Amino acid sequence: MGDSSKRVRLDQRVIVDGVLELSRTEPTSRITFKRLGAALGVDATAMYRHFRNKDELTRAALDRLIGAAAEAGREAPGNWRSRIETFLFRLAELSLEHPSIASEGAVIDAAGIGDIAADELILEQLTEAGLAGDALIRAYAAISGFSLSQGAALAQEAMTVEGAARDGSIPWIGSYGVTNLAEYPHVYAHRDALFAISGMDVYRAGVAAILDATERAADGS
Amino acid sequence: MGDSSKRVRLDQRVIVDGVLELSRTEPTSRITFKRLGAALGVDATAMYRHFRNKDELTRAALDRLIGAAAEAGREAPGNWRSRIETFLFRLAELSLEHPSIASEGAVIDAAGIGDIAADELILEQLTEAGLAGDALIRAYAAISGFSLSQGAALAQEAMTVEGAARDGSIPWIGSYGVTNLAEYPHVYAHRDALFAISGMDVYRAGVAAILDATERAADGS
DNA sequence: ACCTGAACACCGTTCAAGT
DNA sequence: ACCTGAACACCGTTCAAGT
Repeated sequence: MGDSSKRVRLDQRVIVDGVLELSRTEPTSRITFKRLGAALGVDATAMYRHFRNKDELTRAALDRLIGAAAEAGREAPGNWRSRIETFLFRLAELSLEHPSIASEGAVIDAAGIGDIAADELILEQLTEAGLAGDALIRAYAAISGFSLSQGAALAQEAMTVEGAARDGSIPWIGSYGVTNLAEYPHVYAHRDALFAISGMDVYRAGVAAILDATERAADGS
Repeated sequence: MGDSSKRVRLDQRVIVDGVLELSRTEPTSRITFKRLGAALGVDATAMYRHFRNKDELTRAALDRLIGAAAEAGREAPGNWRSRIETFLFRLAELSLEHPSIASEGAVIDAAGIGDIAADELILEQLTEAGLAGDALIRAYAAISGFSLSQGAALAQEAMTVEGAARDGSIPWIGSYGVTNLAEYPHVYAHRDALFAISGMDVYRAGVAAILDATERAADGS
């Protein structure tokens, strides 16, 4: 009473909004109930009335990101490939925007409606590409696995590195330490090119490889 | 004095041995300094004389796994593709054998000699495949990114799920909850095939996609 | 019905003290 | 030189108490 705190009536949506806001404004610090509670003007333990535990809360937040990326993919112009590309790159953007959430991505298997929407998008677009049966399921698996794990990897980098570049421009290989590279001639020969690789370059290379393979499978079917 | 504890003289190698042993025998519990100290017959804080912090210790342990997988790849018979395949699948096996270490994989950028050995193997085999220049670097990026992030994802599953299947046979999609799938016709149509996908299926699909794309790039060069 | 706040069982990490 | 153990600042989570 009296103070104009940010206290609002809590529900799952408001809490997930808060988590996403927190992960955006404080990208390098872990999400804790204490910080989340402070941001929402509520006690740290108030969340337990709405989520069973922190894992469920993290799942719900991640599900929102995946759902948003799926929506962007669905609305993208062009053919099936450009729609799946848009989904994957929007997910990368959102992962870099909310690193402390997205970095937990590898943990989670599909559960919420965002995940289902993403699965629907991928299956729909692959069907449009002409895939069916086992080949469709394999292509789905490759793309789905990529999106969860590689988005998480990108986010982990953004969270770990100080100064947190939000564009994925963090070097993939920081250094090879003091190791004498004489025993590793190929690494030595390409060391400049290797140091120039960014996390987003790795992501891009993965997307291109998986969609090239998918396109080839579709053409051959 | 007097008790036959497992106390040994500590050094980095002994500690990493202990971490790997612990992550193998207790796959579902997190690595803590207390548990590690108990296993080594030493106080929980004794590790700080040998590693700056827990992150460095985790890095060193993961580096060992990657190095072992690289060695397996190097010794594999066949052509460049089967050697890279062996590396990736051996890494998957080791990730499932040491889930609590491998699940941290996405965090880490190359630093130790295991990482360098893996980079050397990949570059060497891709060169043998006929790749050079930008195409070589792109193929390296796709494979390297895959190995770190997807191995971590596989391990996360194995750690989370009770009864911890060590063969990657955990379902990729646990369930779609209570959601009405009527709005998601493609998901609904393929629901049985989707539920049948295991974590290792996803890994296999990713390996096949990336190496298919690499082979195609090599043939076209 | 919903939120608070004390309490509990952990964590990683630091540092003075032991040997 | 290396390890111990107390101490600190956190965590997630539970639960009785408030309103």
